[in-house]
Amino acid sequence: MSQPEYAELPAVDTHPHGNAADGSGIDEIRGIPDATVARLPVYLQALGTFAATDTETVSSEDLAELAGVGAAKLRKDLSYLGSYGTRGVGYSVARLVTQISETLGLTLDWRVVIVGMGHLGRALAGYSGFVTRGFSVVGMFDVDESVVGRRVGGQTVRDAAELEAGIGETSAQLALLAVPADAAQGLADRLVASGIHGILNFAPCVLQIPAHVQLRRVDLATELQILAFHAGRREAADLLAGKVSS
Amino acid sequence: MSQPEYAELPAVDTHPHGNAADGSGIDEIRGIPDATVARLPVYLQALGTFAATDTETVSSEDLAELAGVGAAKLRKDLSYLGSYGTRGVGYSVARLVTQISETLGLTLDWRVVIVGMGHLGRALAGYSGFVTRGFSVVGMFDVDESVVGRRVGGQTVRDAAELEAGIGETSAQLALLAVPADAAQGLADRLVASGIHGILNFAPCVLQIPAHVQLRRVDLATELQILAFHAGRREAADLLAGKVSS
DNA sequence: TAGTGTGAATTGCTTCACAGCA
DNA sequence: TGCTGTGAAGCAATTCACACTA
Repeated sequence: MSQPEYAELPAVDTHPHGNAADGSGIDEIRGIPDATVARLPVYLQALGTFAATDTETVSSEDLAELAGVGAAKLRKDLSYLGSYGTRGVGYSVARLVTQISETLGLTLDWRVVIVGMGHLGRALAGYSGFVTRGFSVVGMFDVDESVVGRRVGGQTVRDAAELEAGIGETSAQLALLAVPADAAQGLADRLVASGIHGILNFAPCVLQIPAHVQLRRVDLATELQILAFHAGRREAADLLAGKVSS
Repeated sequence: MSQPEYAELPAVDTHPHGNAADGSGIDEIRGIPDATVARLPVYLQALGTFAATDTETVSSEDLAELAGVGAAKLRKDLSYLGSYGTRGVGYSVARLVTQISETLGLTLDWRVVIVGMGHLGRALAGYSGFVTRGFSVVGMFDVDESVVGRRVGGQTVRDAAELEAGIGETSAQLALLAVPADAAQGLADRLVASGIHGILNFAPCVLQIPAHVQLRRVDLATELQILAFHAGRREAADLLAGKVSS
């Protein structure tokens, strides 16, 4: 399949050596269920809305509504982080933000490199959600001569040949891999060899990576196919319910 | 199970009014578990690799390895589509591709519009994985004067004011929403009013959408946060195991 | 003999319902 | 009184193990 550049993301996920956390080892040091971890960022986002309107406390009911989950599920999720709600009142918005951020490790400074500066790579570079969450882009790489040397978002795109050097200099921990599928595995190997801790793979392929390196897939085609499946079911149901055309 | 049309899901995900299917109604018409549906696109991808090397049959073991899942899980997944493997031999690559494609509804022609032509929108427009999977981009929209009228991938970007008209003309069923968070809900409402069947939301916010419209979230910040969480756990474990610095 | 297909066991997630506290 | 926190119940998904067959 294709080559291009990019795509998307997940959610549900499964573990397919890509997303999802399987129950592999260390994740259980403190037992926060994977499904819960996957929802924490959403809660954080919803909390941002409340914070913006200077709301000081929220009930599980209200927060859950905004996050699109059930109230009971939200409470259970929060209870895993050692909850700090007040009975009869609700949760302190500020406190929850702190709590979730710390749990996710967002209070650390994460250094990220972007590999592949096509449209997707540039979209990622310009993504503002980064900075506000403790992620900073410390390097951008591409193989294309016409892209190397350009300034993007205040930084210069470097030649992919300097990848190892760049990661070494900056001690980057995470990498966003936004290159064509046929180049992905090779670059992933180099990232791993350079000591990267986690890779977010946007290329439409499955990477083989040692278990000690975290890997997540974000693939547009996959998401679109899943969406189409569900939309298709609906379409079929409509047909049946509406006019019974054979 | 015969023919295919669509199917289902349930469970793994979360529902965060975004991804994942909750057990809402129709999805259960034919019982393919959600978790399975989410993996089918990955199998399809892996099968492409085998097809490229003219391999005619694969064992669950080999296919599972390439897809990054366990062999038993793969076999169970395939059994939901009414499997066509041959004991002692394996699965026919060509047959499996057909089977999965039909189940996902990829043999239909899906018409897709892209709303928001920033870097991300353009990356999506250039994504080749589309065409090969039965998706065709039938419209591209933006509010920005400087972008409207430009040609991207053989088509002209239209003014977002013409969104309803564009969807009407083309009978588009799916939409890729790649706009800033503060514009997302408004556009989503218009998409729904125009009769769209499913929305893939790339904006970093949670949309409120009627249940009859399918919705999936693809959020970079969320993925990166989840990745950081797992990478962070590993980092902590390394510290403990390695040098016991306090 | 090699490898599928699947009941049964297991694990993990979600939902319920309510005790307990501010 | 209102809302959190959580055991327990209910489900869904994963894994196991093996009967079965090409």
